[in-house]
Amino acid sequence: MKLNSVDISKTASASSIVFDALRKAIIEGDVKEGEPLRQDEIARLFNTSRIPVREAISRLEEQGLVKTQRYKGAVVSGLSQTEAEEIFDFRALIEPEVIRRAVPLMSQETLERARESWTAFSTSSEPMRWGELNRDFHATLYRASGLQYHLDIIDNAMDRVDRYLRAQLVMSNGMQRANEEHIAIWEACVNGNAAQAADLTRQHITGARESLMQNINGLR
Amino acid sequence: MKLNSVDISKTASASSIVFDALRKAIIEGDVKEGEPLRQDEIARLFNTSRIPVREAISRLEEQGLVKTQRYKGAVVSGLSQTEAEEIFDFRALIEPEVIRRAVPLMSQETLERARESWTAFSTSSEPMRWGELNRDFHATLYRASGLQYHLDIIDNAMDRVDRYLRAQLVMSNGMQRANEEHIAIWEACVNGNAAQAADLTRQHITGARESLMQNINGLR
DNA sequence: CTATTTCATATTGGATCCAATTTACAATAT
DNA sequence: ATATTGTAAATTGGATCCAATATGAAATAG
Repeated sequence: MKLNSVDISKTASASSIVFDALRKAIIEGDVKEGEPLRQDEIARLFNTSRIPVREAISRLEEQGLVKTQRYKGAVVSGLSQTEAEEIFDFRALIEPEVIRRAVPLMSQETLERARESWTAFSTSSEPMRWGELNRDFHATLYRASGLQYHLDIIDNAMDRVDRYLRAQLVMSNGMQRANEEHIAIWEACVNGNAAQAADLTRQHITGARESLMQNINGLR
Repeated sequence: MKLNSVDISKTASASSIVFDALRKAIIEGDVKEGEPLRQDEIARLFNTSRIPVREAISRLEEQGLVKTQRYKGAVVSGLSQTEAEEIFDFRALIEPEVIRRAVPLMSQETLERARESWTAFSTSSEPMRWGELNRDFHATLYRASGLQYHLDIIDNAMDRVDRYLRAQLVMSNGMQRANEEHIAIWEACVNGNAAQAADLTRQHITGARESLMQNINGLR
């Protein structure tokens, strides 16, 4: 039998919709650290009962994005300076290795998409989108490695520091500097120079770390 | 006012009890990969409703220990050989760095506890406990680093490969070899030789990886 | 007899209800 | 006025119920 099949994309579960929305709101800083997540309020916002909301909160807690106390509910977790530094250390350890392994596997299409990402990043005038475009650029290159577990872990690390990173991008010349570094990383990838791409990525991350640590007091 | 206060340790929530129990059962291999987790059955086992069970399953999924399909429920996730290799690669990258930073911070008490761990490991005749004692040993040393985020990530990586690692320990001379390597790592720590401890840890992990890859077909 | 369809059963997703606990605030005593 | 106590409201944790979907077996057509 031949038939134009339509992807009857099963609507996502309420729980996953709420999870995605809350995660996005947290990493973008729309709900501030320390702010409580009221189950009833969220349930009303999404026209659901509290059950899917609680499942979403359980998942957020497992991701470290919220902390819950019994009978007191969940609050958005923040990072101490020490904790933020630790996550940057972690990223500086793992991301260079991932891009090093990704470079020999990058297709023309990957490089083209990455170029579009840094172009969009460098020309965007909406600070609200910088964080997203920045992540797109790196994720596109990393994805070529095929290392799904590493990619997931990097996503989690990014989720936790994203708020602070975004604040960093709009301050001083963070945006311009990030842009120049993106181009350098991209060129190393185009040239197939894995070691250099790894080294530039490491510098990109430790540089962000240093500049964040200098300004962190002003951010909180 | 003086009074002998008793810590009225609030009993943990049903959801967290179920989560801990399921996690333990999965990493110890008591529920095999591919096996479905029936909400009703689990709820009966713990004398609760399905609500806490579902929250526990949500968290397990976020940890990557189960996979769920809508209206079909959750099954214990397994690892392909490629995925297992990737996780060992990850561990070989991060654990040496953690122990390297931990060595200068190790107290006498830490070293003593680690010695007790490898002693217990080497003298235990219960294969069912080897996996636990092995983790104890490494966790004790890593914990001295104070790098909580790294420790959490390592725990997750261990959770995913624990089943296969345990199977590995009982095969061939995996147990004896692990034991010798533990002693060597421990001695490097006692001597304050961070670089050597890191290098031995890396070899310990890549060695386990190699031997697991040779036997993986027999394990599945 | 085999393949397809129908329909009852099992299972999960979500809503509503009740219990346990915390929180906010008024009432009271010092 | 301040601190303490008592109480009602708010909030979360959990149980029960209903809806949506999947599964498997019986019925039926070829």
